[in-house]
Amino acid sequence: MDYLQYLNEPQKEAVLHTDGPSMIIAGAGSGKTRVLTYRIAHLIQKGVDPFNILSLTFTNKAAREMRHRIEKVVGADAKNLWMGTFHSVFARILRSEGSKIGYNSNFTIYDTDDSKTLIKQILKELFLDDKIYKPSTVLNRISGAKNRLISPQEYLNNPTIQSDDASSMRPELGKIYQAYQSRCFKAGAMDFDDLLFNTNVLFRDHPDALNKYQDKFKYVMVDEFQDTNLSQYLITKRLAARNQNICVVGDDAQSIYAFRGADIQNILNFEKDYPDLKIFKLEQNYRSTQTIVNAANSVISKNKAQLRKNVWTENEEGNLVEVLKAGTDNEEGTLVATAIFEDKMHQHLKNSDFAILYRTNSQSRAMEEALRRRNIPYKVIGGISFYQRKEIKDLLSYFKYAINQNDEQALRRIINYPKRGIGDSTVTKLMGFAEEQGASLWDVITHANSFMAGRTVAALELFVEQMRAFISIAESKDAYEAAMDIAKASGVMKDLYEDKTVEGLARFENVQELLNAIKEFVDNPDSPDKSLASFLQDVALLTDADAEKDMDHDKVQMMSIHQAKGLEFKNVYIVGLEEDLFPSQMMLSTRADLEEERRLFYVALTRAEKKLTLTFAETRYRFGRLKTCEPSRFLGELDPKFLNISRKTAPVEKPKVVVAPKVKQYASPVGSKPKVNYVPSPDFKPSDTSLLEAGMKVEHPKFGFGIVKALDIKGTDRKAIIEFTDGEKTLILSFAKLKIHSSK
DNA sequence: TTCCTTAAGGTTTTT
DNA sequence: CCTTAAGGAA
Repeated sequence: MDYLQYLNEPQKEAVLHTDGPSMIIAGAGSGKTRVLTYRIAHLIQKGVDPFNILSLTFTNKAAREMRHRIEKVVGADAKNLWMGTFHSVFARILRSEGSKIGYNSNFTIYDTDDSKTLIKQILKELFLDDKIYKPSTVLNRISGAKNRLISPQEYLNNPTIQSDDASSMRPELGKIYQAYQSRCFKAGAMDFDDLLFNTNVLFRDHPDALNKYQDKFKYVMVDEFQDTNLSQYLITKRLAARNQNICVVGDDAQSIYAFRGADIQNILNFEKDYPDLKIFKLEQNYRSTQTIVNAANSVISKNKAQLRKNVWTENEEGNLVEVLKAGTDNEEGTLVATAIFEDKMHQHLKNSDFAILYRTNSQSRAMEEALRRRNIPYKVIGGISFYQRKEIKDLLSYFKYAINQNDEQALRRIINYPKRGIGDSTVTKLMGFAEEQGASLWDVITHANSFMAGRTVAALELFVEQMRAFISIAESKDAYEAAMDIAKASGVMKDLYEDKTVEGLARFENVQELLNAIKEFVDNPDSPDKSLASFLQDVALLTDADAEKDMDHDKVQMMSIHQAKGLEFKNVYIVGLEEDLFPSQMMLSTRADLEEERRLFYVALTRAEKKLTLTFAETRYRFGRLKTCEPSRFLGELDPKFLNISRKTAPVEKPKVVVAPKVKQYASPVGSKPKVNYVPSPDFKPSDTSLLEAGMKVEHPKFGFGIVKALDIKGTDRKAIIEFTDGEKTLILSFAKLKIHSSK
């Protein structure tokens, strides 16, 4: 048991306490993953069959990594562990047990987009205004109900809920929920929340199934317990009810998913539900410098709702936290890119030692541009995930429909893509007919000739014939061959290939990449079932973070703070620290919301090992309009003794011509102004312009060399009139980046 | 039915 | 600024 020597006292106790309920409160950077890993390894070495261990993690990637680490300690046995997210683990169980609650094993998983589209359709059918019933709001409400295990029936019968909806002027929400749920069921589809809801239903109504899994999972572990919702909590509680060997790990200070139904209450309830609970506290931080740990503590102490905990470290004191101010969001990018460039030189760091974290994904753009200008390789994680792209969803919809002909959303995507003369009005007609007849859409379109005539019928018959072919291909061939055949025969490949725009090219490449992924799946000896159906099973649950192929390639990592949870980097840049952005203006209404934002800030701060830099901009483009910004209140909540507030403004950008990746450079259009024949010096640095005088020779990064004609110091802004090679310009000196080359 | 133009509205965060 | 919805003409 040599691994025990790598653990401190509380860590060791947590690892050794294997039987009976336990809760590990793990502060940021306190070696939580290490404890979880060794705990599982320890169980296996004690003789527990890996087959009897279930470990629920927050991402599939985290599960994979942990499995590898366990493998290093216990060897190939680790293969048999059940590890994954709640969603992926219980989707797997529902695929084999779903028939008990009315689903077959090929059920479709609807992602958020599918759900919203379906809600839009329902709103139209119920003649409801989508301005009042915004699809995202409706989905949130439905999701919230499901996470609290409230069925449509219970929703409609609950007077509190009904009066809430009435007073928010949305009395029909229950009806929408009911319609939505019945449509999902008819389509043989579950949304994300259904995977958990239906698992609860399965375990509640089918004791035989519950028994089976209670027996199987003798040891249950839950990571990131602070981010579980009621539905997830009840699943784990049910599973562990017989053996009581349940271990949850979490940190209330890092709870950042309340918007998704996560409830810190679960931690408190846990103590009540398990009176003989053993609690372990991991408080020593091994990740960050003292300055970073203490700065983070100074912020989180502002929260009222929290468990007492004292995170400390024996690490070096480290540098102060840098705070940088930029004039604009673009300047902020330049500032960060320059700082990364310099850190890299001085501290001999790799690109992958750096992370840029932001509140909203849209902030990545300014950062990307600045890094590109500096030729710093970067990788943006998150945002629009690969599997959510239109072209990918379109092709996947062909696959899904070939597997499940009840999948209404898939059918609607593909029935007229590529264009085949089956327009909206036809689809509406078909839907109405299906409704009237109580038949499925597939039934209706396969018998189109019995109630329609003309060109449309011919188009429908052609479509049906093709789909029948796809259905049999999907059954007989392996996933890759089937995918290839369908992609070609459907006309999707051709349609994308003919689009020669830059975006069209990218779309075509994405489809190629999807096909490559399917090829990999087929070639992987670990996938026992090589059918298309098997490939599709958990594709909806994959995220970009899971598919991280080039995580180890040397690139600066950029992601939202939510995505950064659980990760660590030597140098961290948190950008956009402005009121209304971080904290988000959406989160200012209640104290609880603001505290969640503060925890989010805490999570961001504690990602850093060595150096932490915070930046904000005075103005920022939002909706295409320039908006002025206030520095975030969170900056003021950091104890100033840990800060180094620099008055540095952004250095001048070199207007170097950089070829953006994958974007072709086109010749300038005929008739455009000839560019100034000027190449900026590589070491361009703006001079102090307070000494500027008429007659001086200056250099400007854009306009090139010029002679100062006159100075205008009358107004509040000092201006200079300068003669450049392509004409005279009046520049405001507080903005202009000028390098003085000669005094006269 | 399709395609083109114009208008409006939208940014949290994720399984 | 961006994307998506809607309206109108061929």
